[in-house]
Amino acid sequence: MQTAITPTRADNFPEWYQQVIKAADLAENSDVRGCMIIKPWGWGIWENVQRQLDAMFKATGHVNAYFPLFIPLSFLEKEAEHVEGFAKECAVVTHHRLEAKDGKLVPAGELNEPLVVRPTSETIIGAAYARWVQSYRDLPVLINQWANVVRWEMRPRLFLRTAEFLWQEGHTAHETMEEALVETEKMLGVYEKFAREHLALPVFTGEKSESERFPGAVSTLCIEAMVQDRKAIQAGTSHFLGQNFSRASGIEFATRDGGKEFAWTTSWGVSTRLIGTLIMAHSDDDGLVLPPRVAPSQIVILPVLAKEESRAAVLQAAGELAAALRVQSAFGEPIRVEIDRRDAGGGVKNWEWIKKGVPLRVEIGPRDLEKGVVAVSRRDRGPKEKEFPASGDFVATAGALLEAIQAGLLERATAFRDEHTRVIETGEEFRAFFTPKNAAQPEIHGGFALAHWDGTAETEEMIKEELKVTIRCIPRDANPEPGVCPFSGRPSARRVVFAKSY
RNA sequence: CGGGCUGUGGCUCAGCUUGGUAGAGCGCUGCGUUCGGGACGCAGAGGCCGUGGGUUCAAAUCCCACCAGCCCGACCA
Repeated sequence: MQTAITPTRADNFPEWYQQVIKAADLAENSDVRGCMIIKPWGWGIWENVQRQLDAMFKATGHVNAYFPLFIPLSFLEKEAEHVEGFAKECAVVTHHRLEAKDGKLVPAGELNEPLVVRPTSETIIGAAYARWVQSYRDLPVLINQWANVVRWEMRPRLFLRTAEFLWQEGHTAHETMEEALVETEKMLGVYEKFAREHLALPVFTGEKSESERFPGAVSTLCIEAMVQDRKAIQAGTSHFLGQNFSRASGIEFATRDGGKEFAWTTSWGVSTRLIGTLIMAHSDDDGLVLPPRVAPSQIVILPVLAKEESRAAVLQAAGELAAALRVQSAFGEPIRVEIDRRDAGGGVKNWEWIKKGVPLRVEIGPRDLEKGVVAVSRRDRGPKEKEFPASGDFVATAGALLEAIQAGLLERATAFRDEHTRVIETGEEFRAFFTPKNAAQPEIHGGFALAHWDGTAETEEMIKEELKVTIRCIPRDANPEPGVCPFSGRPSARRVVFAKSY
């Protein structure tokens, strides 16, 4: 059977991913290595992610602000582990002027202190908080910013790992450790909920091991999703920073009893990587599949313009249908509808929208007009499947239909994840699970392994060396099951989630 | 930053081994036939063959240097 995307997922997963992005017109590589151009359809997804997440941040008491792109080099030096973590991938601005020389522009006007393009903003925000926070009465500070950051990556991949990417970073400062811990958990909860309810992604939540922790954090919580090649992808992180950064930046306040204490801070973020995760989790061999909640357009109307004599009537009916749908709602928002009036072949247009992943396609032609019906195709079904509800019925149920598609995607992704999540007891089982059965096409294999771990960095490192498998997260069950580490034979407090990862 | 490969119309690539007038498919433009399913015919536009140097009567083709990109490693949201 011919598929819209070649190669298929099974044939070559990484190449399939690139082709889906291209076919859906989401983004492309730019003239600057590692930096992508996000095209309107891809940007539309990000806008929805932003708007919906932002509402959740506001609902949990946060406000937005904006901090500079440039960070003085000296700021980055303040937190030792932080420096070590990010120094290798920083873009540095050293000049502030260009001069023409032999027909070329050369940098001139060297800066006294080089500026680092933010890889993250803990240090510069910390410096501001140090000024803003004088008393316990000034706490908590609950600020988020939507921004771009730069991490000079050697091997970029669209959305998953780009030198410049877009994200939000929340930075909070609290009076007590407990309060900061609650905040860290709360935002992890927001991410988990957003992933599940908006992106239809079931995620594991837990804590990172020391080796995977954010540089400078006391602990890092994360959400980990599984995509269709069964690899794990870190989709969001929430860090408890203790007093590390407040000490480095001097965020000190007068306590209730007249003493002095450093504030307890957190930071948390999700990035455009969510879009890459979304693509790899839901899409199929005919292209992108979008959860309705974040689809830029949820319904596309495709007027059948084949015959000149019916053209005007069909276009008018399409316009009326769109207007009727736009006053309906799905997920508590007005339904997003667009009409594709282009005078191209019906098949071509239809396939374009399949590849773009629009949840519902509605064809309306002269025969439908006579019968008062519309031809509805769902992206989560086969490309040729159509239903013919009465136009009015479709309008009335469209919101519910979108919600059902959203629920179906979550169900499908959850079933997939569960199918490829295994409780593993022995080292042999573990190795078998993570060894490709087909060495020629090793992309798709394995999954999540729930196995015991002795808690040492040595064991973790050994597994990473041998199998390229890492601990994705340490779940925080209320009643962890103790056991024996299959790699070292030492006791283990709990099972952890192992997987190959992006 | 190591190891391998590749730079030729907008895109994907052939041509290079054996030097001799720049090619194909897709896309694009126009006209026509189609069109409730990823259509077809005809006509057309579009290229200092990555950059610089060398060899030669003659270089996309051979040689040298440089630049850029891709893949595989190390690193990472």
